[in-house]
Amino acid sequence: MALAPTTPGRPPLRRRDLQKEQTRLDLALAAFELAKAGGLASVRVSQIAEAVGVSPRTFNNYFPGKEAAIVFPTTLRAARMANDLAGRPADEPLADALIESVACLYGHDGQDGLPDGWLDGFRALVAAEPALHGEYLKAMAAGERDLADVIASRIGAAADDLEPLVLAAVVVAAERAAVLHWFRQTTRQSPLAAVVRAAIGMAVRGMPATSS
Amino acid sequence: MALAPTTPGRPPLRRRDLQKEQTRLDLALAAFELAKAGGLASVRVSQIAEAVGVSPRTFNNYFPGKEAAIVFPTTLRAARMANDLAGRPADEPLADALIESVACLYGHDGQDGLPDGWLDGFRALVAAEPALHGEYLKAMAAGERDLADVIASRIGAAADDLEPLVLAAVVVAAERAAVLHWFRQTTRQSPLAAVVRAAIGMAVRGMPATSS
DNA sequence: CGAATGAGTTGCGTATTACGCAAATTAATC
DNA sequence: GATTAATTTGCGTAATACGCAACTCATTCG
Repeated sequence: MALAPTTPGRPPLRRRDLQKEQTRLDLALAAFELAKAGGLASVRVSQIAEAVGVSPRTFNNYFPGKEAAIVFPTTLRAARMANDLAGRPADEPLADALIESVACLYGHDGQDGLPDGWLDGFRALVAAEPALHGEYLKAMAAGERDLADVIASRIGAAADDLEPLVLAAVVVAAERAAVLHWFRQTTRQSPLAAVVRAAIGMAVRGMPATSS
Repeated sequence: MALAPTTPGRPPLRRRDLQKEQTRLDLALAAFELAKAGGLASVRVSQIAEAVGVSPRTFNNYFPGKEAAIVFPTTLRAARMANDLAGRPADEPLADALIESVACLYGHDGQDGLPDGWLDGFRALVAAEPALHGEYLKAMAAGERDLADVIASRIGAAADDLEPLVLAAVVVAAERAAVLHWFRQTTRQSPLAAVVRAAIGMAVRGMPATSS
């Protein structure tokens, strides 16, 4: 069998690495579940390792700490979003493409190896545990880099030009703000995907407050 | 004597707290200098404490770790920026106010207790030490919250409305992107302040790539 | 098919850290 | 100048991250 639908060169798709990525995800989800249950402070790395059936030492081969593990799926989502953008028709207006690429992360779930409703629990956990904020932002920033590359190639700019960097950062920032807003609201009026769309639209097209 | 030019309620200005803030800044700068010299990994908290003349235990009363200490001045800058924005004339267009508030952080230095050229060394250190990324982003995000409050009150919105959140996040993101771009460039063509202005302008007013 | 190769896992040892707790020291108030 | 409150400090503990070397297993080659 040959290579799967992902881009051939970058993601290692040999059988060995597949298993590796599976273990990594298992560890991440186990860490998440444990933290969701007893609070982050109560989680021991030995527990996580045991839950997956590996040695504690192995856990630290995959992640430098529990926080990084919990936050790992965010990386996957970001990568998926960048991939999605790269796969969109080149003649689609960039603003639309960005909005859709991000919004489709917040539609139906279960597209990655993540369990249904993962995002809700995850976001609640991050909100509740300040120790996760840093790692979360780090994961988002990592996605930002990939996104900037895709944007750069799409608008025909160098990867370290100012504009793609700003645009990528702005999109991710808007996404983050939308999620924050959504989870702060007690009465959820509009679906999350809609709020995300609105936020990215504001960010990318300009918002009322600054178009005086 | 009464209260100083800062807003009366929020910053504690009793003599005791002044000393405390001074110690905090001393620790932060000491940590930074040590890291700049021997690399982050070589820094022991005992060294930092000793450099300032307090016990190691006291260091951990101020900061949870060396990374947090090193990044602390970023918090000060962010606060200063939010204050500056709050002090601007209410009839100034918001976009202009934002650009200026941020840009004046990158003009002449030495406005806070920070040594001259601090930003250069700091940014280089953050770029070189991945262990600082998380804390750095966390500090920026903290500033984001304050900024959102100021923006909200300025445009007459609730503090948790979507628009001020997005706007604040976008501004900070653009700032960060500008700094990143600047330090990636080998040949610094335009001054950093100008790049920052351009980035925030893009973010707030809309950029060429998305106005198709 | 069986042996060589190499990636991945594991156990151990260690340097370091973060923080709870209670005593001592210092500053602020009356 | 004495009381009162806030900070600093030392100690003890639980936990972590990672280097290193031995071991295990899958993959590949003869």
